[in-house]
Amino acid sequence: MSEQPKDPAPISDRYEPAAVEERWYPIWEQRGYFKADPTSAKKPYCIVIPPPNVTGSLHIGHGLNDTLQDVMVRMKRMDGFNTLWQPGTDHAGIATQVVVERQLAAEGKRKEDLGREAFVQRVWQWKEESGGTIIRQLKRLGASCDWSRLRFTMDEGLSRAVREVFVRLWDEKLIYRDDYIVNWCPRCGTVLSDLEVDREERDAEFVYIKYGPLTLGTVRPETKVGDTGLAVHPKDKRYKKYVGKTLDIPSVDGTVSVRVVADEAVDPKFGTGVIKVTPGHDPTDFEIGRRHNLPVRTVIGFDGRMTEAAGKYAGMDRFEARKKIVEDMQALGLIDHIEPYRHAVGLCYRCKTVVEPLVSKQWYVNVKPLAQEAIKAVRSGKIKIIPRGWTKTYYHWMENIRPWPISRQLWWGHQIPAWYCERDGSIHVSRTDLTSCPDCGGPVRRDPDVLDTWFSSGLWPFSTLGWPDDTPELHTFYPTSLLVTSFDIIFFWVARMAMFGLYVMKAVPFRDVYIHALVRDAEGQKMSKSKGNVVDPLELMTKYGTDAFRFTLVALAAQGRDIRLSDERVEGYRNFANKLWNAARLVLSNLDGYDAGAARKATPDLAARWITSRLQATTAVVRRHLTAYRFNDAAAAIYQFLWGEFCDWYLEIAKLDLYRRDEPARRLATQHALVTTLECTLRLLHPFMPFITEEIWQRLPHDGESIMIAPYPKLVRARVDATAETQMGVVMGVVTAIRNIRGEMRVAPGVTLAAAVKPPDAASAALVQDHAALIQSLARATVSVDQAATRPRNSALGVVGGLEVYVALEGIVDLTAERQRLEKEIKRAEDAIAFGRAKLARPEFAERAPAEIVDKEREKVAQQEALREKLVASLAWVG
RNA sequence: GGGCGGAUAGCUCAGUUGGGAGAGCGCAGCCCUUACAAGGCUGAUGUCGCAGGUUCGAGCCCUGCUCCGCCCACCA
Repeated sequence: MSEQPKDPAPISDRYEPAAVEERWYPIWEQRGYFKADPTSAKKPYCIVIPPPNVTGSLHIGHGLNDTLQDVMVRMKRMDGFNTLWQPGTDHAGIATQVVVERQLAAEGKRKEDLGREAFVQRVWQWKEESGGTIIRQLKRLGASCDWSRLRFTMDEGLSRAVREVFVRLWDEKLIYRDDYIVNWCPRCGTVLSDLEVDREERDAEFVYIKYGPLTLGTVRPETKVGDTGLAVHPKDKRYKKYVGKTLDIPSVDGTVSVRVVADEAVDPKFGTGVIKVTPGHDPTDFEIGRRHNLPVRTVIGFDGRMTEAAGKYAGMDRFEARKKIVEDMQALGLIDHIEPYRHAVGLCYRCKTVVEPLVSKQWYVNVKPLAQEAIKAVRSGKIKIIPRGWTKTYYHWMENIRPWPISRQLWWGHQIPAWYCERDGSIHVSRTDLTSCPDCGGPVRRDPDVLDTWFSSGLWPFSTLGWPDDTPELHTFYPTSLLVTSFDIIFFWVARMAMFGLYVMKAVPFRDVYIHALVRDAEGQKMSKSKGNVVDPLELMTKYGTDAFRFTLVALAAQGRDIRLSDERVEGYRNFANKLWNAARLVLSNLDGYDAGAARKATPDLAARWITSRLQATTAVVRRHLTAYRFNDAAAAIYQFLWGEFCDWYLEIAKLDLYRRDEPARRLATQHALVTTLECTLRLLHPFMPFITEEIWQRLPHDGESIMIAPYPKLVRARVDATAETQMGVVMGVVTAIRNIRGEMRVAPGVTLAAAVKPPDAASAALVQDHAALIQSLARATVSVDQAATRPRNSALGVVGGLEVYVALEGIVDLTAERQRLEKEIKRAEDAIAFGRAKLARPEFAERAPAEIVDKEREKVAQQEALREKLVASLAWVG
């Protein structure tokens, strides 16, 4: 504690966060505290940020996600680690493209009007305009990212990484093209992976159609014109005779021929046990079709309209066609009957358009072999998922993984590095752009599709560190230490990173994965723009301060449970910040004459030893919980210590010494305890509340230039003082007993009471005697101590452990209330005695329970009996 | 159809190896006591979802059930 406080400006009695937050962040950043050093010999600690959409803005989910990361990073940085919090943003292919398309629409234009190059240029322009928003907001949140290393999934280096991985996978035959049935969004005009399809229950009609001699049900009658077969279960006796036959069936467009096949996929118990097979427009049917060589007929096009193959329905919207075809069949008597039916339909996750299964040629990654490694990494513990429950979800998905369609029919993104020879159609995948066919020198055409945005974010943990170049960053920080993310992108992102990391780097991308919950509104509803219940984190930060906002999220971040966020919660923690502020004010305004050097030699009194010891306990608890990612428990421990112990007890006690000038040694010792405890508590709290802690810390005597780079508190065993805690417990107990009586007896606060304490032994007599002044001040009661004390007339009784406290009430209040109070306490004691005796009376308990438990029970009963005796005697006396 | 989570004070939720349940907010009473009324002191409130089981002992472990929520899944 070498530095003296800079002469403190007058401090407001309310903490005003805005100015403080604006002041410190730029200083931290300018001084380079956020910067990682890839050449440092210190132990590395690295987190890569889940890259937010580059054109997005901070929502409450980021608030939680990034606060938790910042807590860990700040803690580790203070703990002496070489920390890197790697920041960056994602190009978010479809999401961003849709936004710009909407902008164009407002101008009455479509992207086709601009052409690909101009459109992509326009998106880049939008990225330049809006790309800084979320970064500024992250800074506002206090995020201590190394901004000098900001990356973007489409910047030069990362694009190289994408291409390199693509080429490698292609060379190893893990990337391939296939004609397969895909999820197609007719509105976005692109293929979607299974993950990008949302399911929603909808009411529909289950239409039973007559197929010659057979009848079957469908919810998609419009696909009838694409039918190329019928299927039944192989063991279904009802239909055995039709299997293998080709039936000529009267239909809406004349007679059609369909073959009947037997396939396990058919559930004989559902509907009539017969299904129509439309390989072109249903995933199950596609598979059946492949198994039985049924042709694919595409009757719905990429625009969601019926194709020429749909005959007289050609050009019609698919849902119109559904209605029309039912009408037509009804007219022809082909409909048996119609039932109402509720089922799940697939919707595009971006625009909620009903997805159309279509056959088309797409690029795929065969992720199965990669998934095997990713499963092993978790099973072997190389990757630890916290909370544990998510591992099962992870395994389930990984074990049932299917080929990943990676091509998207968009313009914004990493264009697939594949070229087709115009002469022979041969495919050439290349690290560098091709202008001619490498085989024949003929002209080439580049594949127009781009990659799924998750392809590039899947490379994030190593691409941001410089891969494919061999960089010191990779050597120092890969594998990264921790990934903090939300459960909804476990498959999209975490799984892909695990697979790619292991494939490319031959090492896990991260050691711990902490998966946090969703932030909901006060009613527990998921926040959504359409519901209008979105809480803006910026507003909360402005209203209550960033520290309060951060602390709220951390305090509510219990594992495995969603967070319900409300203004009241944040307000509560704003009050906590204010409490800390005022505690600091008290300390700072009483530091005159403080000399750290001299103070170190002063002898701490009981209260000082107590608060010091409590701080050690708190430090240990906070560290333990942070290590286990039990953020809420860590926050609660600090909250409780700072408010419930430091402010409520120690500051009140300290005032007694601070306000009297006649004992400078005591005053100095107390000043020292205040300064050291507060200073250390601030460091403990800093990762949670970075701004206010820095502001106060700078005004306190401290070592170093910023709390951000000061050491994180460690448990110092020498400062743990069990005796002080026990003794202080007695003193506090006496104070509480007197206050108790005062409160319940409705004694006016101005009245000074007289309390006589009867201790059980000389040691406690001395203890109470030594702290009589303290008790007197905290409880507003004069204290006399006498082992042989007898109860004064008209007094109330309090019992603290073995001590009895008599509070004289003669002339203050009558004793009716005391009678009631005693009766209540007697009842309480008697209940406890009855319970304990019953327990002890059971032979099983006495014989089977551990001796220490039985002893404890006996002791408890004895204690309660003694208490009861005292209370009863007292009651008789009062009566 | 599978899987996961939740059900604890009026509300929101903690409760980590099983030993007679806690916090915050809210509520009631008293207090503007020179850090803080965004505060202090005191107080009240719980068949820990239901039914069984294991155990000397269960909010916690096991089984079944009810009600909520979520995720996965090609029953048309």
